Amino acid sequence: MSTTTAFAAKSKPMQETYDFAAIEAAAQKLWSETGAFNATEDATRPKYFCLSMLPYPSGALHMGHVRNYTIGDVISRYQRMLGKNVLQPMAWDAFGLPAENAAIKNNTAPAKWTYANIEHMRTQLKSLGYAIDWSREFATCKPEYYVHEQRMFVRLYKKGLVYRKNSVVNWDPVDQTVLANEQVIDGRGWRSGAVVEKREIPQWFLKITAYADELLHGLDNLPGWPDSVKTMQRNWIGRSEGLEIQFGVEGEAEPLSIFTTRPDTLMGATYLAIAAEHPLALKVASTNPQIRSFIEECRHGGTAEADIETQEKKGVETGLHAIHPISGEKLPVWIANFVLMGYGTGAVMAVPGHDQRDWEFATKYDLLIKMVIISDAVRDAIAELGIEAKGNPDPMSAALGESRPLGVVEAPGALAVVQEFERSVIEDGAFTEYGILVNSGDYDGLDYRGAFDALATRLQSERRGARRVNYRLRDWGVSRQRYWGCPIPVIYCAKCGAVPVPEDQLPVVLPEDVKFMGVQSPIKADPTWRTTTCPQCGGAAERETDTFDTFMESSWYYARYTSPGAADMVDARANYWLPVDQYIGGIEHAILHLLYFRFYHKLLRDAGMVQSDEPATNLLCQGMVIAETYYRESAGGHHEWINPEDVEVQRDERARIVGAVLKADGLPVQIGGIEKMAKSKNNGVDPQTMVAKYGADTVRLFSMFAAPPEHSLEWREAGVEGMARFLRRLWRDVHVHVSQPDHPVVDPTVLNATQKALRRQTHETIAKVSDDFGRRYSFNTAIAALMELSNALGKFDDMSDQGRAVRHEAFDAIVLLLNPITPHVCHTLWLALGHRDPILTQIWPKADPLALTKAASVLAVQVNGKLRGHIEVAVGTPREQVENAALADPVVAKFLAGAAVKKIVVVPGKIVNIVIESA
RNA sequence: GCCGGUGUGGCGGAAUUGGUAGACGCGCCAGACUCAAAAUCUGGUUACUGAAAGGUAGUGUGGGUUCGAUUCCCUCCACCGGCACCA
Repeated sequence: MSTTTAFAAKSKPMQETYDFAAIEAAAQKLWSETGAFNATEDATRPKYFCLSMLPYPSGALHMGHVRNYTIGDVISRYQRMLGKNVLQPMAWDAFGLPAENAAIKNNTAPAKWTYANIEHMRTQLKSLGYAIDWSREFATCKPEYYVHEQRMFVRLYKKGLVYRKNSVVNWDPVDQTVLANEQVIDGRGWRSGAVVEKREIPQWFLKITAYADELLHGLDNLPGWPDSVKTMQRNWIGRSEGLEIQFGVEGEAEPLSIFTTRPDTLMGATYLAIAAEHPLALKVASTNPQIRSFIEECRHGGTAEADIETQEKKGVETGLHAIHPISGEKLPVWIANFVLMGYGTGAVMAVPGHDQRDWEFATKYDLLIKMVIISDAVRDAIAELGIEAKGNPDPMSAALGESRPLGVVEAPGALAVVQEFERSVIEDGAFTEYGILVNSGDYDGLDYRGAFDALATRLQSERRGARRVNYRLRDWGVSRQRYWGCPIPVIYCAKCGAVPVPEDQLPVVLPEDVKFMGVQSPIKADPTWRTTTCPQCGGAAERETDTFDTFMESSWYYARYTSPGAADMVDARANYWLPVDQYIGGIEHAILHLLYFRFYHKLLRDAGMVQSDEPATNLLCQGMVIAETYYRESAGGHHEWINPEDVEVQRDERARIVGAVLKADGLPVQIGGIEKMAKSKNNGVDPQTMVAKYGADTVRLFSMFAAPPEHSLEWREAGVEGMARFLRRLWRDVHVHVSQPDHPVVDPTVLNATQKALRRQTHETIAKVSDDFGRRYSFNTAIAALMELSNALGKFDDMSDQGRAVRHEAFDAIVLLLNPITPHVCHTLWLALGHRDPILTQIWPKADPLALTKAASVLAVQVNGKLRGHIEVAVGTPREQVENAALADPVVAKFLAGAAVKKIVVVPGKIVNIVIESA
């Protein structure tokens, strides 16, 4: 900051009006021609890798993109001013379904459509003036990119982290493809919205479950990630500890394995339930048509039935009986629709007394319900009955049965509590909390942990059970039956089976010049592409025609940015840039993308390509962009949505919105509420239109000002106009200032009180904005502080030499502090303020501690916590004098009249609270 | 149902470690400029009360801790997001 050099003569006179279009074009041209944002590795400087989630080239930029990339750009430019070596790259997540849909609709090849979109969107991004290193740009649909992905897949196959299995998958009948569990929302495809069906298809899987524990525990070492994302990932991984217990089955050689997290309820098991797809169920079905039809029903109903939300618990008895491993009792084995083959062992022990689901099933089919856990309150009641829970062979039957010991008579209320508890477990629903074991033989009186350990030890020694950890997380199915994706590098040979394509034959290139016939994938329809020879035996073979899930491309793109042109996925440069210092993207990726992203980084680490354990140290999830919706109801009752731009709102005297009319005809429209910008509600606002109308700086400023980054952002054009006003005013004020004669440097020793006050505010603003940018990510309050300083400047009419010097310092500060948000106008204003070097090379200003010092401060004076007045005292005034000054204040004195002062609390620099006896 | 989050003027939001609630912006009202409008500028804008000074109430609800609570604790309500037969 130039507090020490005199205001230099202007080299070029400043334009009087703020011509954003010319200013932005000139600045962007300069940055582009000088390669200002191209990053190179530099071991002497601290690096900063600022990454925003890459866009899908859908055709045009939307406001969500603008918000995301503006946040990233503000952080990047701020870090650059701190002297960091900043990398902010951009790429295109170019594979995906919409390209195929567009191809079918418009009869163009997906590649052509995609490349055209990329061209258009790149131009749009550039018009926003982002400080991006475009030299590192790439599209994920290019063989130069996906060859590495194919090579990685082959290597993982050799490592045993890839496998193929026949599995029931979610089939989207509209998009004609398999969906991951994560892509099914409420039983419907996440893109098409079609009801998902179950199908069995051979699929390739990545063993993400091998990393489940590390993915879970790694979350503990990510203090820079939001808790909400970490919680969601923890739930998704879903670790649960329990026991796997083997039950012998009468007439069967193989025991039946079940998994439970509540072994303490083992003695309350009254039946076993197995999944419809369980091998034992299939075996029984082969001789029993009734069971076969039930299994058939379960398979068919599947997700479609779940969608109807009946979800009624249904089952059928197998006729088999299992032997309880402790009591030796015979328990019936049922097939139940609520047991999932994909989790645990596909079989459960049912404890209807202490599991609500088992209880509902037992109630429906009239199965036995046993109570084996009691609450603490009931335990206390038993104690009152005079029965020791511990050591008594059967305290409950003693409590409830005929042979009551002494003491019962004295505690009839306690007996009622115990009896009521058992009744409620059987009749009202299961007691599912942890408690104390009863009716459990040797285990009576133990708590959950005690019973867990005792049973684990016993069953383990008898080889009828073992401790086991289960995860909800499933392996990642990466096969998609689509054309526009990275071909899975596998060859099927009649003799050798599935053979991965040898590395030297990669890439398996996806043909781009194709014709679409319906939804069928062109490579599936093309026998010449499919036909090849087996890399092992040289015989006739066919290629895999499935392609990868597009999450494969987005799982490692961040790493590729660090090593453009590297022969392998990445090279040594990766360890300079990684991990990412700041990742920014939508919360909708909290589970899917962000989990694969972390998983892939661990795969890269274990392949020796990177050294860190996690891909990104800090994560910021920005909120949605929302807008008001308006509609008219047409004759058929359909809603015809009207774009907010075409609507004018009407207000009453108190500025409350009372209605809205269409600008075109002046007739009323319905207000539909504020919703996420979407085509379906016609409430989207086109960023391009906004940039053309107001300029990129105004659009950027509004999107940073209207809400904190993680909140949703309501797009209102009136608000945008407010931001345009602010920039115009700033421009005008600077123009007025630089039109005045030159002035000397600020001399802090000669400033009068008003000059000192303005200078203090300048430096307070520097301190606040630095904290808001660097620590709090609170850009909206930073902008508010800059507006306050700017408003103060408008009221500061001191035309003296030192007055103009202090004003100049304030303008310098505003322009520097605003630069990360509105870089074009700041670039121009900086030069207008007489600086020779462009603002791009400037270092972030530091608050001068001397300027921040105050001679006196205003204290609020409260009486019993209520504000009654203010006093001004010199800094460092002794406490006693502050108290006296407060007591002497006339307004305060009025409230003290006649009352005795009990206590005076003094918080230096802030407040004095006089506590009096309240009447 | 479970997990997480949020609740402040007409609206978006601010109050950072328990210390002056409503910064900043929008909208609205009044005034200036103008033949007029727009733009721009100036002032006002939580509610009730009062001519004003001021007073009283007030941060979803009810309670608690404290000299002092938007902030901490408990209860309930509403909304948002995630998970949802996970044994």
